[in-house]
This record gives sequence, C-alpha cells and structure tokens, in this order.
Amino acid sequence: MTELEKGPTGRRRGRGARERILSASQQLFREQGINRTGMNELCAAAEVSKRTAYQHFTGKDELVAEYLRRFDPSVLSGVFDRTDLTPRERLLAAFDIPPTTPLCPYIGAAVELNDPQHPASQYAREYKKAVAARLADTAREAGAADPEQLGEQLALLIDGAAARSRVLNTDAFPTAAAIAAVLIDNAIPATAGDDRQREEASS
Amino acid sequence: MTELEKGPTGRRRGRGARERILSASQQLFREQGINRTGMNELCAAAEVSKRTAYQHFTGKDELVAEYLRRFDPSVLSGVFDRTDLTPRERLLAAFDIPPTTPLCPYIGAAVELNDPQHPASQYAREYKKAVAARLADTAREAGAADPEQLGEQLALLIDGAAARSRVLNTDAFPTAAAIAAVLIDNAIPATAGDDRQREEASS
DNA sequence: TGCTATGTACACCGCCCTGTGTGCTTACAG
DNA sequence: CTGTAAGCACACAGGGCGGTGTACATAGCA
Repeated sequence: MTELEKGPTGRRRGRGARERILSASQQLFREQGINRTGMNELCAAAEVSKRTAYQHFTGKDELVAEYLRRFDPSVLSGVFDRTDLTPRERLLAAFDIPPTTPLCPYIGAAVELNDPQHPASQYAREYKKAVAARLADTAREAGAADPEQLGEQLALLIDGAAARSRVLNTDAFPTAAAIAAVLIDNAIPATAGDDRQREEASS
Repeated sequence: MTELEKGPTGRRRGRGARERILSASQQLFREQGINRTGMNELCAAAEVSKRTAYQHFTGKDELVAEYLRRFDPSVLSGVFDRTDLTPRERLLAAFDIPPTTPLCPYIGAAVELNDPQHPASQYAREYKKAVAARLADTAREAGAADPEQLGEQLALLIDGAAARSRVLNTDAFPTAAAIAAVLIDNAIPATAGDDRQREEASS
C-alpha cells in the first residue's frame, strides 16, 4: 500500500500482481480467517492468475507469513509516534481502536495455524513482544516504576480486549482502557514529570 | 465422564459410543483445534464407527457445540465453589491455572468457526457471560464497590492471559493475576469484611 | 524491433474433508 | 431364546483444497 512494490527480482516489471495478492489477503484473511479462505477465492479477489500467485509465493504458508508481516500496524505505530500526546496519554490511546479490527490478526493466525513453528506464528510472537516493548518504552518515558511490567500488563489488556471482543461480539476495549488507567496511575509515582489529571472511567 | 451417558433414546443400550466420541473430542479438538481434526481421525481415536458417530450427532457442527457444552469447567466451578477461601481469594484463585489449558476452547472455537451464528459460537458467548457473572457475584460478596465492572474486568484479564499465552507460548496468567490483585484492592473499600493481606506480585 | 520477465487462462492432479448406503454383528431386556 | 436397538466395517459420493503443467499474451527495456 505504502509504495509500489517490486517483484521478487526487484525490477518492477508487469502490473503489480504481488500487491494485489497481498491486498486481497489483508481483506479476506481478516474477514473470513485464513483456513476459510482458499487460494482460488483469493486469486479471484485479487484479479490475479493462480499461476502468478504461486510464482510470487512458494505456497499459502509463505503468503500467510507475508500477510502478517505486511499487516498495516496503524494502531501500533500510529499511536506511539504521536508527539502531541504525553507518554501517559499515548499509553491510553493504544486502547482507542474504535470500530474496526474484528480480531487482532496475530491471535487469529496463532489459533488457526496451531503450529508454533509456522513462520507466521513466529512472526506473531515477535510482533506481540515488540508491542509490549514499545509499551514498556513509553511507560518508562512516563516515569513508571517498573516499565517492563507495565508494558506487559498493558499488552495483556489489549489482547484480552481483542479476544473478548471476538467471542462476545462486543467492544471490550473501553473496559480494557479503564483497567489501563488504573494500572498506569498505580505504576507512576506521584512525582513523575507528567500531567497527572485524574480521569475516572465510569461506564 | 461424570455419569454414564444415555443414548439419544435414553435407554442406554450398547456400549456407550457417545461418551467415547465426546471424550475424544475433548482431547483432539483441544490439542489440534477443531478444523484440523477430521471426523475420520476423531472416530478412530474414539474407537467408534463413523456411522455410529453420525447416528449420535447430525453433523460435526452439532458435535462441536456439544463438545463445548460438555467441556469440563473444572477451573470455573472448581474455584467458585471453594468455601475454604474468602471471596477475595476466590477471585484470585481463578488465575491459578498452572500448566494445562493450551487456550480457552471457547476463544479457539469462536476464532476457528468464524461464524457468530454457529451454535458453538453462541454457547461460547453464553459461557463467557456466565463466567463474568460469577466473578461479579463473588466480587459483590467480597464487597466490591462496582461488582459488575470488576467481574467484567477480571473476565477480560482471564481472556487476555489465555490469548497471550497461546500466541507467545508462555504462561501469562501470573501477569493477569498481578493485575487482578491491583483491581481487586482498588475496587474493595478498605472497610470490607475480608482479610486484606497485601500481596505484591513481583515477577 | 526483438528479448525476457511478468502475467494469463484453464484444465488437471492427488489429497482430505464431511457425510451416506448397505449389509452385518453384537449386546441386552423381556 | 428371541427381538430389537446399538454398533461395526467399509466403500464411496461429492466437493473443496493446495498446488502444477502447459501454452499463450503482454509489458517494458535495450
């Protein structure tokens, strides 16, 4: 999406089938899940010949891994890079995921693939660790006493909200945000150099 | 498992194929997931003829729903019924799920089936609500200011720990328990009639 | 203009899946 | 002992799946 993608050789000939394949993956894998989306269907949606798809990806497994790697982490990086917010606000903003996101695709992939060795599962693990690390960094910036712990806790809240939203078909992120607010206030010493306005989450 | 199961007619003839089928479901669906477990494999594991299986269940969907309905909620009821613990201890004990449980099967089913209308998905929703309700009851018993909110929050923590454990292949329940302790202490007024020993979770 | 990488169209393979049809055997109650 | 419900063995239908083979079309650079 961000930039016109080059083929495997890097010469960028043809008409960008690879991009269309990955774009269709984003939509279909998320809407229907990985296992319920066949390669035929995916290629039809991408308006790409099946043969072409298998010239770009050795198999569905590789495509799935690339799909996760390419997943636009709009929520993630979009929040952490905002300089208009204090660190504490950034931590809370991570829970503002309004209507979209049927389920964090990393959780979905881990469940559907059911194989920790699968490249996609490995990447999902890396991603989750990376999110926790960025949360920990921001927590440190916000002056948390134990930033690593707070980062891990907030990451768990995000995953909990995602999973619970999926099962119950409702938005659980407000609940998670309320918990996050409590944890953040508990973890940041009162003398931290941050604007500590106290906001109660009353639903 | 609890009681010898009767066939569809209730006469209990034969040699209890239905029980073996459900028992095998418990094992295989949990170990391998639902979609990755074929009926052939399942029947072989249950030492049951495929024909017999389809005489007990109209289809795999019905079997899956019954598998969830029959899932031994040892953690759930086992914890809530313990009278040797104070309400507060019972809330915390819900996070003592030591080694087992690859993933809460309800989350797994919701992800794998990807259909909110599926009977199993509907039951998963009911179950999750029931857990939150029992947590809320216990929270009320423990004297929480807003027991419904605390129940929902603790339920979210459990789901978060389950999901995160699955993706990262590590045990996230201690982290969730630490958060729970904070929430519980924050939600229960200091004057609540409960033993309030302060326990810090330092990992 | 031609060369080559890229993409196309579509039939096809082998596999595994859910689910059935059929005829036979066994357990158990009366 | 006998009738009947329960279970069994096994082949097979029908379909979707991931993936391939083949012959052909096109885009873009030299």
